Amino acid sequence: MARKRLDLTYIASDSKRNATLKKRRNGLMKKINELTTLCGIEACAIISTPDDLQPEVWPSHLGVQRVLYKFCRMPEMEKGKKMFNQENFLSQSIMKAREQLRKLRNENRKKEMSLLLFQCLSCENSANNLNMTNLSDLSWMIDLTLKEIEQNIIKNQPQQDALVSTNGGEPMNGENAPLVSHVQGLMQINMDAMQKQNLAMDSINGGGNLMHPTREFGLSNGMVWNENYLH
Amino acid sequence: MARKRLDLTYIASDSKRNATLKKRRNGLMKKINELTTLCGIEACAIISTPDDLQPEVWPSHLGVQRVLYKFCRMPEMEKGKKMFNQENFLSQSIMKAREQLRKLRNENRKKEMSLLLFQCLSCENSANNLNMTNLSDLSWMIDLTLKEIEQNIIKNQPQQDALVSTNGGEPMNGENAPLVSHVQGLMQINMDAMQKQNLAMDSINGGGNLMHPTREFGLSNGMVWNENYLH
DNA sequence: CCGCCTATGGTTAGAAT
DNA sequence: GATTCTAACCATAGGCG
Repeated sequence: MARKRLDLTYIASDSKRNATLKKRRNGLMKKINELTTLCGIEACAIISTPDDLQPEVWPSHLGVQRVLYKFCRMPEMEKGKKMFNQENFLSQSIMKAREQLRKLRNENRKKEMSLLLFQCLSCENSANNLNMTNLSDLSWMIDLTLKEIEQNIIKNQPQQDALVSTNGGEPMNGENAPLVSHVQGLMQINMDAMQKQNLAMDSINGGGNLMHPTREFGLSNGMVWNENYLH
Repeated sequence: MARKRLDLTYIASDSKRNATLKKRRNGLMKKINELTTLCGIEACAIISTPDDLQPEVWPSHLGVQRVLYKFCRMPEMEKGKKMFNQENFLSQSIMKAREQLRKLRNENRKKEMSLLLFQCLSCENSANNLNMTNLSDLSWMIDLTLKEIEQNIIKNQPQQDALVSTNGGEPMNGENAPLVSHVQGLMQINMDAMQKQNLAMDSINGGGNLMHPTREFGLSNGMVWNENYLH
């Protein structure tokens, strides 16, 4: 977990794997101790090492018997009801990651459309070569932007006219230039968002490839998507 | 674990405790998943929440049965042999902390003696009011310092005389002034070391007060110790 | 192999919404 | 209460002795 992003795969080297096992086992025990102390609950962990002699590990010896006892009479009455097992944990993680991915794509799409919009406005691009999806999103973006600008103007000039004057000779001061700052904000593509998107996709595609690994999520990072993420 | 050093005690507030439980339980599951993946071992954890419905948690469902099976036939053959349970974990932690504490006290004692030495040398203090322990350590410190200085001089002036000249008019250059830098180093009391010492003492005295809580370790942070830590 | 160190990534308490 | 954000703390991989 240091000097590099951890890649969640089996460590081939024996010595490294054992070192990691030892460190992480200690870390885990510490965490369990903290959890039981902080939250006043019972918990146990069993870690089965292949070259044992310290074959199992737990936070407590008698404690585990209680926990195990409670656990063993569980399946009959709750029978996989809301059991928070690995499967549930993983699908929950995946759902979260998907949701985050959707949001980030949406965000990126907005940025792209803003960029496109201002390219068009500054005559660097004509709208001729845009397909229907892009045109539709562009139109949506324009509406959204206009609405935001209006709201900003109303909020920042409550004492003056609520209508937009077409700059009738009066010089703008810093407070009364919401348009400028808005445009400045929109003009930046959010690289951060793109990185986050990649992370989210990693955490879906990587981590053991437990679900449909590539077909569904392996989209390119290019700027054109096949669907309309905005609506 | 944020914005404050964690104090390892039961969280009184219900909402906070539950929030912490949820977050940490997730963190724990993640860690166990990582451990099993990275090290290719089997492990399970069971966390028993009071207001259950998600009464237990594990990394896997069938996996636990295997681990439990292996565990259940263990006591007879290994019978608490090298079982790495909570008790062993804690006493190991305590031993580590003690060892660290000893080292840090030692280090601090050195610094103190250095300071004292140079106070004496600069006539800010006379050796009259020192007890036997301090005098003994001071003497030891002087020997040590002289030895280090000699070694530094020999190392840094291999081409010149190996003996210490008493500054016969030749101005020292930066390279040939080991004495100066040595003295500068010694003159600083290492506040960092004192803080670390406090941390180590916390980790022994706190954390549930499982061992002799105060009598043995609860020394003051003052500059005089009852025993001779140097030898 | 074992322990120490440190840069860095990961975790999370508290706050904001 | 749930979700998100973020500063700060913690865990740990890799390097060194």
